[in-house]
Amino acid sequence: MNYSRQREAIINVLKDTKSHPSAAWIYDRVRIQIPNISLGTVYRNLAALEKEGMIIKVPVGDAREHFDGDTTPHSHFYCKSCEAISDIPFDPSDTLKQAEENHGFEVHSVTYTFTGICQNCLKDKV
Amino acid sequence: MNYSRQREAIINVLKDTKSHPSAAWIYDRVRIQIPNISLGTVYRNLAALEKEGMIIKVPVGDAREHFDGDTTPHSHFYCKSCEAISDIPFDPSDTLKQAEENHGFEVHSVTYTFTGICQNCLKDKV
DNA sequence: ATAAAAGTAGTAAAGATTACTGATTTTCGA
DNA sequence: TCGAAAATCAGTAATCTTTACTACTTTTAT
Repeated sequence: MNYSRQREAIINVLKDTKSHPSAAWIYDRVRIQIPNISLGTVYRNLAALEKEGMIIKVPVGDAREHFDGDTTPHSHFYCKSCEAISDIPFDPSDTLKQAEENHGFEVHSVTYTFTGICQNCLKDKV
Repeated sequence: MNYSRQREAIINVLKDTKSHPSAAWIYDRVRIQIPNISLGTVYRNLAALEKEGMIIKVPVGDAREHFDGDTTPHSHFYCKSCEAISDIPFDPSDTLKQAEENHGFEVHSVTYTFTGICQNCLKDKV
């Protein structure tokens, strides 16, 4: 992966926020530094960075992609009302009740999503 | 919530598949029974059903909403290659390695997403 | 220095979701 | 059973999000 000023700026914006932003939000921020950056460039780099494991996607089910520059193990809370995404400590044994008590949220559901390559696709790769 | 033939058909389509479909897929299926159903009706009812807890959303981070008629506790595996979503038994203590061994997937990541209402929004509700 | 490879801006197109309006259906009490 | 209020709908348009494409620029390694 060659260096690019644009990608550098995108990484920095992501590392500097805890808001788990969408591509559009990142675009707006990066434009402060690079006014003529293209939205397509933002999307292309986010995809590339995610592929390289330098950033992660945060699946919240709101029909939009959200990204996180923090790749250390942690979980997320998505507020249905204000749509904010907060970090919460990674704790696989957290039940709904525990999460509510620990963080003051009203937790309606927890979902565990595994991502990777399925058996069929692994087979086809040969 | 009043009864409607359209909502009934949507629920049935969802209960009859394990594919965790998008709204467009559900729309295509329901049209077999109700040819002039509107896509907006599908979206409206999916949102209403989710709000009532009769179906759940499956967050996989692909910028599309996926739905599941099975509300019993279980987890999901999302294949980056073919985009299929599979059920896997709900097991909060599953590590990447365990999931790979148990199901034959190549697991790249696991995410834990809590959904509900945050402290701020709870406060505003008063 | 220079040429191949990688990356970009700008624009267009496609895909997914929401909003709106007048008509239809459901519900429930008279 | 009837009729009116509330809920829901079909159809369409608009908006939001993401991807695709092309000619130009930057990076990299010789």
